Amino acid sequence: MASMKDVAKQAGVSISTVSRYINGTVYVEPETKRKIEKAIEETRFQPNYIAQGLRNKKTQIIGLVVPESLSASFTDFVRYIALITEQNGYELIIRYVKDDPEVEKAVMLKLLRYQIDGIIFIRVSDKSQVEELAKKFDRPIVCMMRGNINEKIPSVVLNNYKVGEIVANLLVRFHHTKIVCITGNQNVAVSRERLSGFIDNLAKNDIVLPKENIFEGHFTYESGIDAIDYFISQNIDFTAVWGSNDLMAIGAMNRLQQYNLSVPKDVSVVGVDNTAIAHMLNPPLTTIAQPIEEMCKAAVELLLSLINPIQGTTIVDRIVFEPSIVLRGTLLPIKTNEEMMI
Amino acid sequence: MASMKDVAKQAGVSISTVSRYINGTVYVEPETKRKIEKAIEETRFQPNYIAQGLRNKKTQIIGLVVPESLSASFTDFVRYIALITEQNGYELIIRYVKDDPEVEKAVMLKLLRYQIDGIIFIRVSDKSQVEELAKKFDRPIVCMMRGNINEKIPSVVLNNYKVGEIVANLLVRFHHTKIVCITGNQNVAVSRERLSGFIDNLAKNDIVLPKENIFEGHFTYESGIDAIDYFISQNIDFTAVWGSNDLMAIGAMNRLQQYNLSVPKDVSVVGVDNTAIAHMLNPPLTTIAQPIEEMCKAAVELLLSLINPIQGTTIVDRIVFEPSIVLRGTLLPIKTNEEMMI
DNA sequence: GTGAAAGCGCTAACAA
DNA sequence: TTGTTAGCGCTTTCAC
Repeated sequence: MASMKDVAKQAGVSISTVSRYINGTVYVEPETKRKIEKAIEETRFQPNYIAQGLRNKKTQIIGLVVPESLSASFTDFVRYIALITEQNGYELIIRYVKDDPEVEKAVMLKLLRYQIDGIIFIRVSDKSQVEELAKKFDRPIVCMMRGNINEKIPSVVLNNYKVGEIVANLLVRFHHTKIVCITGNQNVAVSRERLSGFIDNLAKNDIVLPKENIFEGHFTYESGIDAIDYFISQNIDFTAVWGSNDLMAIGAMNRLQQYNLSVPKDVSVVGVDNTAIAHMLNPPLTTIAQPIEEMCKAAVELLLSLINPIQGTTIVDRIVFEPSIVLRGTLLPIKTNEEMMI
Repeated sequence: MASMKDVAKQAGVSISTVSRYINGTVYVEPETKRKIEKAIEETRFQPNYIAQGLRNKKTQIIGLVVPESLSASFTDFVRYIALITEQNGYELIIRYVKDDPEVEKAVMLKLLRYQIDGIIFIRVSDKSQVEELAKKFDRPIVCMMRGNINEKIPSVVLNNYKVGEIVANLLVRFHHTKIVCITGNQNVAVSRERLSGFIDNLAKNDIVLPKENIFEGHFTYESGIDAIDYFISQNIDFTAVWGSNDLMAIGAMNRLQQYNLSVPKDVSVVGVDNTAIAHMLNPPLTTIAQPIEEMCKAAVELLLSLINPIQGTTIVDRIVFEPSIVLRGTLLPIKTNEEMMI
């Protein structure tokens, strides 16, 4: 690998002139320019980012920390973030971590030693103390997917309350009244917000969701299965299941079919996430989508704007995205009495 | 961020002594040791990897280049590689790239500027000229998933011929004779190898696979759908479909059901990959699994052994892993005449 | 407009 | 065993 020294020698100029030419910091004579260009060509010189990083204290690298357990839901996030990072001329160091504040802290410290310019955290757990971490870390941090707990940290999030609201209104519009719900861990703000949105908006339509109709799962396929087993064992009568992520909805759907209940004829199913699998199911899953690409773009750009602040710009530090509905085959309206008459 | 200088001052020793203590290169007096330890504690010193990298020309970072198009199949690979990389004390820079040799070259050059210690390429396309790239790149490269084309490059691969062989023998054992097959792009060695293994081993059992019974897809869900449309439009009679990846098999499965053909009663379906989705389908998909975690481990360790060669060790540079079968609900034996009599 | 020189944080050869 | 020094490749004052 040729260095600036080589280029300088080849071009018969000083190293600093080469540097200035490369960075366009000051005007260089056209002749010198030409000589340097030629020398760069000949030596196939490429600036060394590590040396630049040491000098500038900016490495053009950002870190992405993803919870190991939820990797299935976040694959698209990883890809988009990688793509957008790259489009902005940065590289991305990725880390999958356990849901453990100590581990998170260790990872941050390690990444700090690489002098990375900032970190995107994908976090749902309430446990991680991102705000506290951010204080120790003297570089920008952006948090994604985090529920609205009392932390002041630049964030990109989904309107999780709205998720529940949309599903509730949808089921109401389709005349469902006997409803069960599979939530995620209630010690996680995201889950709580989704559930409140759901309960509140059912209530607005005079539907009360009994405690027994709520099953607390762990966002896994197996939770969906367990939930149905539970509802059936409790002799709960229902025509609609909402799983607060796709995985649980899919588990539920398959279990229902094993009980010889048809989806959607006997029971409608709705998920959340619009994972790649959702449309491949039979019937394809009705679900709530989040604008993943836009969210990733927002997160990367937010982070970069924190890394390279532009004068006179005020930075919004909590960007909320709205969920949208994806109607597919697992949802059917309940026939009302009137319709039944026809 | 405290530097060695700070530690040295605090401890009243020279910078090099601190360095030597940190790296354990030579013996240091217990007293000095203690002073340094205390100073490190107080300053919260952490060695700067960028400075070390500049000096040592090793950054403790490796790169992972993944084809953008196939991201769905490779999510597990990314996660395992990240995990294993981390266990070995390295960081991982990830890049998703288009299937285009020019882009690949550009990415390599860019990563080279970061002085990364090596690259793992996940490549299936024949187009990418990894061997040529490796020559320009003066650091180790390990290639994964690549078909056996005439390139000398350290690789970790699946025995793709064996994949076809296993499926062929399985179908034969289950008395299927009317078989159709959805292959991946035939300009890709991986696809060709899988297909040869399949055809050869059917032939060994006196089953010829007519050209019309082979549909060339692109490893996508849609290809599976198209394939079934094609077979049906051609009035081809079949009791088993092999899709050379899960996505295509799933597409086929769903399309069959839309034609009111039952899987597996009317038609058996077999995939390849054992993706996370496979067991969530109804019925769950019979498929061929590759030992992903082991393969990732092998790839990372192979790369690291190239980065840090150990004297007297010879490095195997093509590691082949064997596929295995995952029997699930989409495969049923054909009743033989004898059995029909009973 | 360009060059010389110092320094980012670290390691390693050379002395002592 | 420890300190001094040079240098990895780059940027940026400070002269001229």
